[in-house]
Amino acid sequence: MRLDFLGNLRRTHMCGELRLEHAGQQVVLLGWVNRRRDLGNVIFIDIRDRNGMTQLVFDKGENAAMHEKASALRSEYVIAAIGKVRRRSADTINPNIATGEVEVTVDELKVLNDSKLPPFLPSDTSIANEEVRLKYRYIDLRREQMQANIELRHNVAMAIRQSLSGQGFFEIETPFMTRSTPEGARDYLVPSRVYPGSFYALPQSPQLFKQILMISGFDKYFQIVRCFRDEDLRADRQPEFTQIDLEMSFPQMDRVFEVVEKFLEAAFKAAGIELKSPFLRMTYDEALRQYGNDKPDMRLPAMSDIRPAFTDEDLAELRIDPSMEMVAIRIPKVGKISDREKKEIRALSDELAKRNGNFAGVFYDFSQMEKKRPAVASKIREICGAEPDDLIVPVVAIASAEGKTHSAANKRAQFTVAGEARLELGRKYADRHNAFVRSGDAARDFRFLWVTDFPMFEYDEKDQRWNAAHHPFTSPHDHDMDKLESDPGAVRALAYDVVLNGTELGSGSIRIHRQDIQRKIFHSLGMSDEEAKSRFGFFLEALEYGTPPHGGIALGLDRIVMILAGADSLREVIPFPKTAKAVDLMVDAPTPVSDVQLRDLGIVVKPQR
RNA sequence: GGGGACGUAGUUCAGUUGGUUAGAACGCUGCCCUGUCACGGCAGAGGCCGCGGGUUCGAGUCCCGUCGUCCCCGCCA
Repeated sequence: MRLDFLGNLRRTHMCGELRLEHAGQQVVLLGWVNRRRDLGNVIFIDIRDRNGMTQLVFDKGENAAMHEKASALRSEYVIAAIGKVRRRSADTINPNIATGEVEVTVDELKVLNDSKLPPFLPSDTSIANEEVRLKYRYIDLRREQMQANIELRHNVAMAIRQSLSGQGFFEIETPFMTRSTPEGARDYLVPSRVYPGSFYALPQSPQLFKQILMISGFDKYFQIVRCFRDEDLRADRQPEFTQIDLEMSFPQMDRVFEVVEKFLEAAFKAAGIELKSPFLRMTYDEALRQYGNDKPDMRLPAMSDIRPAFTDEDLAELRIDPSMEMVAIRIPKVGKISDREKKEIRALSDELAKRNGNFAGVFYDFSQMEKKRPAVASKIREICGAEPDDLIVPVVAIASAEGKTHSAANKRAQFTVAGEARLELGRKYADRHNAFVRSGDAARDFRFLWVTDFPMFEYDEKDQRWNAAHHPFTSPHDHDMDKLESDPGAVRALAYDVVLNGTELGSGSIRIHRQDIQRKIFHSLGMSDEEAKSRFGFFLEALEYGTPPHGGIALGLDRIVMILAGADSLREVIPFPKTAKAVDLMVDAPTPVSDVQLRDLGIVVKPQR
């Protein structure tokens, strides 16, 4: 096949643009052959670009030469069609496409490029498996759905940029090659050639740089920025991902919330969704108590405290430990539960109890309770606001002979188990109860929530020490400062998460701006002055030079777009994502490198194979 | 690191209790067709059943290992 050059040919319209009003006009369309329908003496070609599709007509009776040329076209050839827009006769209108009222009769066809037959076609109705899609990502990205997702991503990012810029934020770049601060996630390391044995690290977040930008007097900073974490992947976790990172000087928490609500409103508006602000708020303790979870899905019913349903005699006879929490999970509209499912629910109880260590709670078989203790059962139904078809699972603790289950940690574990059970059961019965059904109203119901007052520290049982729950630059509550030494577990932080329908979208805090407090925190974390200095010396020093009170937040752009696109995986909204084993199937990375490269870097590697 | 699901034609899948020549749809190639739009009709090509080993007279099917993809737990301050 002879290929044509573009020459000085200029596109007049995109392929999805033509309407009735264009009838009679001479147009130039440039794009790909989406489908061809060869009827013998007439050939229809759908020409496609990112904007849509137009039907081209090649009629042998009208233009034999062009018809001949068109008969050689195949899927994904790149063509230029010069022709006239024609109104379709009433019986040939295609209401399924935007350009369905017109077609283009082609006077001149240029084949700008041919194409090997791809392993799958963008126009295929069934979607190829992900391994194939990722290897031939450039084909996959031609699919209408992927084009829409990437466009949505662009629109959302632009709306956020505009909103933040309008709110007085500067977009400022921070380095990708920076310093390793081993804590939290593993760093991706970049070896230095100039200093053999030394490494840069790719940032897990621009945390310290953005704080230093506040010290530098920039007042309000943001960046839509790539971050890197060398940890195992999930459907909603990629090793490189994009954050909307921002920091501001002199804010209270509420000011940060206002800024975020404003740009999220703009972002969702770009996707055609009106949000209600301000968002709901809930403290960490409340969230745990009501949902057993620090990122509750507000579309779901909260758990209920069912203690009032029991008399003391009930508790004694049922051997329920009254010092523990008593809550019930309600999953709406599940309907009848089979014996097998009851067994599965009990098994889930055991599994979750095991996962949460020493917790001694159980799921009570509610149907049995309804038989044996109808008064208690109906009281529980009442407390939960249960409808007849709802599944109720009471979570209580059975009094043990040793009576060992009363610690605060165990109570917390009990809420957690109940919360996890609620999620698992919700997933399990998703096709039956309506709250999780994607196609239902729930899929377009966006319930934002601010979770506040996170604990400052978490105790690490394994290492027998306190860790920063958020990060060590988070400011404790003013009035909890005196508990830093005496009762670290009770110290609340000025830290907050923004949560959407059970997904954590972002996390931030008011930071420590005083060097004396920062030192205290490092002490509480069991870090000596020397150690703090060697790891964060540059930052501690910066804090000493007139640091304004400041705070900020970072939100996952990929997750926001994923939710807006109604996708199940980040890979659907990231153009070139990695597999669950962190491999890029298209470029085949990572790869071994040459000995010469390694020698230059002063690295000796033992071959693995 | 652990658990689970999957791997058969270019693609999506079926393949019974282990039994003759491994099927379908879409795609592809050729022919026919002037109003299709997921065009239609006829004919055809296309398979290391992921890979390696084992059990068996006989393996796509059973067993072991291995590789890959996906999901979950751990991990992700």
